[in-house]
Amino acid sequence: MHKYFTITELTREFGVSTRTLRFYEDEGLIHPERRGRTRLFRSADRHLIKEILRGRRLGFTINEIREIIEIYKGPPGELGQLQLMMTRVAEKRKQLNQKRQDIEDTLSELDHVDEACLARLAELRVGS
Amino acid sequence: MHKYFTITELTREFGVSTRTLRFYEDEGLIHPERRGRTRLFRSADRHLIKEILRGRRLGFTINEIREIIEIYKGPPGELGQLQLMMTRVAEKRKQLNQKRQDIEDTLSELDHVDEACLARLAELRVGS
DNA sequence: ACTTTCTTTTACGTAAAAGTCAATTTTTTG
DNA sequence: CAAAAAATTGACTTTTACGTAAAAGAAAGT
Repeated sequence: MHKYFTITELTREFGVSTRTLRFYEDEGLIHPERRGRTRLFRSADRHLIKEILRGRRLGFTINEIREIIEIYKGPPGELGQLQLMMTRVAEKRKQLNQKRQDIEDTLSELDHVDEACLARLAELRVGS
Repeated sequence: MHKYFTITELTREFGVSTRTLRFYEDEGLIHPERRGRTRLFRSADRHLIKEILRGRRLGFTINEIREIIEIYKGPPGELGQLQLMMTRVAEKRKQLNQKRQDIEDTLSELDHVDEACLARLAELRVGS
């Protein structure tokens, strides 16, 4: 079960360029193996890419995405580190809740716009 | 009720710089009045700024924000324009729903991390 | 073996979204 | 009304997140 992905497979799957994936590697977000000079991506990398792109869609910067990814790497052993991590999780949660609220607000304004459009359409049909 | 806001009042309220607000004006997103050269913001501008920042938090580009703002400007009269607008609303809604899904996914991963942290904490308390 | 197609590295380029600085107004306040 | 504080404009700089091009090594089909 050691399926490898080539870089172009992944670029096609996710609709990003090779440059982008290499950039993420330079940034230390993913760590594909090498056979000679060629990169070999495993499903762990593939999953990381998914998470990176998710963060990107949400408007997180690379550094913020890095933070989130590091959080995912699982809880550390030491107490202080654990507490620090839980603080960070709380912070991210707060940001995400803010974004969620922003989305709800925007969606509800779009609803109003939609209603106004429908009303105007109805007017047009009756014939103004 | 013609309350005007000065630029610094607004920068303080929203935590942005004057440069930022001028930038938004240059981009045609807001249109403060002028008394001489000084900008006078009305509550309509203030509200627009809120929406701009909301879009910014969601990772929309200035152009995307501009699109959203233009949508808010109310339905046009002509049929073709109306249909175009409703298409655009549908697109934005789709983007927002994607973002919402991304948020849910991320939040639930953070939940797992949190649980793992708590579990580890419990272990530590028992004494490993 | 040859051509085509991938891939890599290196390096420079760029667009978006402001930040920063400097030189003037303009406004406010003592 | 003079001095200080705030605002404006314009130019230049910065950061982020890649794009693009060149040159060359590797793989794979014919």
